[in-house]
Amino acid sequence: MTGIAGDACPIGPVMELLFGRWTADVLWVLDQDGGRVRFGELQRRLPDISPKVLSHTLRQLERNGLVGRTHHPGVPPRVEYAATPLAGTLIPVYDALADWSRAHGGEVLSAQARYDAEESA
Amino acid sequence: MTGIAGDACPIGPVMELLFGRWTADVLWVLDQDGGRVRFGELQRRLPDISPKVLSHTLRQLERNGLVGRTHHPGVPPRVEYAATPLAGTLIPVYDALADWSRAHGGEVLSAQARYDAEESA
DNA sequence: GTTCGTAGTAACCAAATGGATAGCAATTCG
DNA sequence: CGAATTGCTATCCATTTGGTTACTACGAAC
Repeated sequence: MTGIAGDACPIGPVMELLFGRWTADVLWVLDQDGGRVRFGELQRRLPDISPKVLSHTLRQLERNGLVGRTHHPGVPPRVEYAATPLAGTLIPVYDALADWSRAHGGEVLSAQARYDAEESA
Repeated sequence: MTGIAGDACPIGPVMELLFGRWTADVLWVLDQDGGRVRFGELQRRLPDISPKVLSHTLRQLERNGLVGRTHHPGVPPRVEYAATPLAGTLIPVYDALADWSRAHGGEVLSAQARYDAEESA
């Protein structure tokens, strides 16, 4: 989501934050837990994410100021992640998304069914 | 955005609707215009989109019930696209996204700058 | 000495996404 | 005859994204 149709479509910046395959999921877990969560714990809670993708997602979120990372040196290593206050401000956005899903998700599904039926006909 | 962390994160369905490289842009143009817009007109208003991607995006939107397509047969062909009422219901969602961008976009940018500065240091 | 646990990274691969270019169908206009 | 118009599709290629597996460092515990 970069440039927009002449006059600016004002949602560009958010899109890049919210949309990776796992971005919302990680934020969701972090938010649900509230406190600090370790890497391994995140892996356990998101069983289908690979370590590579998890660490990549976390670094993105960290760069965008949405999660904080605390590294306690020692052996074995220990790193904790937590949602920042800035991440908290996204709640209305997620709410709007969730509300819409609840209210209109069914219409989308039936539109798809209709379309697919016509296609195969 | 498919499965979610054990308990369901409720924004899955929307994500797939709103996030293609051009999805929001097309919807934006269609909404701004209000009326029916022809394929070529869309191309003109979105100078950087290729015809392949535009037609793909439109078919997606049509399948999801967010745009209607009217084909007037004849030569040369004539096809008009218009946002559906369902697309109108997305307005609060886009508003939430835009509001957040306006309110917190700057914080993200400075978080990024901070992060990048530390990285290169 | 071997194994365990932690938080990753490295190397490599597969699929999806996006983009550039060319062309077609069919009629009208010069 | 040849060009122009319109809404695409076909082909091919580049980039991005996601995924899998293996591996490391380092001390502690067995």
